[in-house]
Amino acid sequence: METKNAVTLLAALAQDTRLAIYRLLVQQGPEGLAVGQIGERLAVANATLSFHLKELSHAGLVQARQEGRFIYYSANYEQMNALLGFLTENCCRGEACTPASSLSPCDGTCS
Amino acid sequence: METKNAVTLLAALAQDTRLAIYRLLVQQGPEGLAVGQIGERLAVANATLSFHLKELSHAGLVQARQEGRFIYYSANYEQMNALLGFLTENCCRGEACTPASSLSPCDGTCS
DNA sequence: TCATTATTTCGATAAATATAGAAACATGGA
DNA sequence: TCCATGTTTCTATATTTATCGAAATAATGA
Repeated sequence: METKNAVTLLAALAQDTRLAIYRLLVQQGPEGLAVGQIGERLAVANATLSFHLKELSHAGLVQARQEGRFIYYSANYEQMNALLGFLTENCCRGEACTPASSLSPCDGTCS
Repeated sequence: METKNAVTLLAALAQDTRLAIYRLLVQQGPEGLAVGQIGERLAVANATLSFHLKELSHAGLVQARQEGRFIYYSANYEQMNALLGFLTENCCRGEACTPASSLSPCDGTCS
């Protein structure tokens, strides 16, 4: 990951509404939620929600998938892992640092 | 960690200069670097650097320690761990998710 | 096709942020 | 005490960002 990329990604999360959206999607697992459902749960206006989803999507933190007339958004776990790796890169010049962690989605059995 | 806190923390990192400062300090380990040294390495003006260090410090991502007439800044690893935990909280409703990682400073033997 | 529902774009406004030169403020040594 | 060095605050400016109402754009089912 490059610096520019990491900044985009961090900026995407550094905002109340977007952080709430992302965390909600992380909790939902791979299935995700439709835009309308997200807006309902978080009480965010249509235009505002669309704006923020675009930001998150552009950063690669979430992905969209069409299903009927609904668009489902879900968290992209790999992107978060890449960020964690970048932030802890060369920690203490590589000496005695606990390796960075990994976040993976559930195995698909979760509802 | 609370949402407001996490946003502050992410916003602190979501900026070219500050991300560079933080990563530099992570790589330096607990010893850290003096303000002047940071400014030299990253080619940042005094006022700008001071502004950014204040932001990082306020977010708790770095800490300062006076030594002679120098002020050394170093990374606060615990704060980063708290953030990682927050971001991955209740992932997939707790089902089958890899637990969040941990980042720890070197054991003190690194120069 | 037409009506309905879901989502995005447009336009405009208010607020926050990054930047740096210059001045002010510490701190330690002579 | 006075000087030199290191760091922060002040002031001002240009840029970016969040927000939402209203209109526009898809996509589906009848």
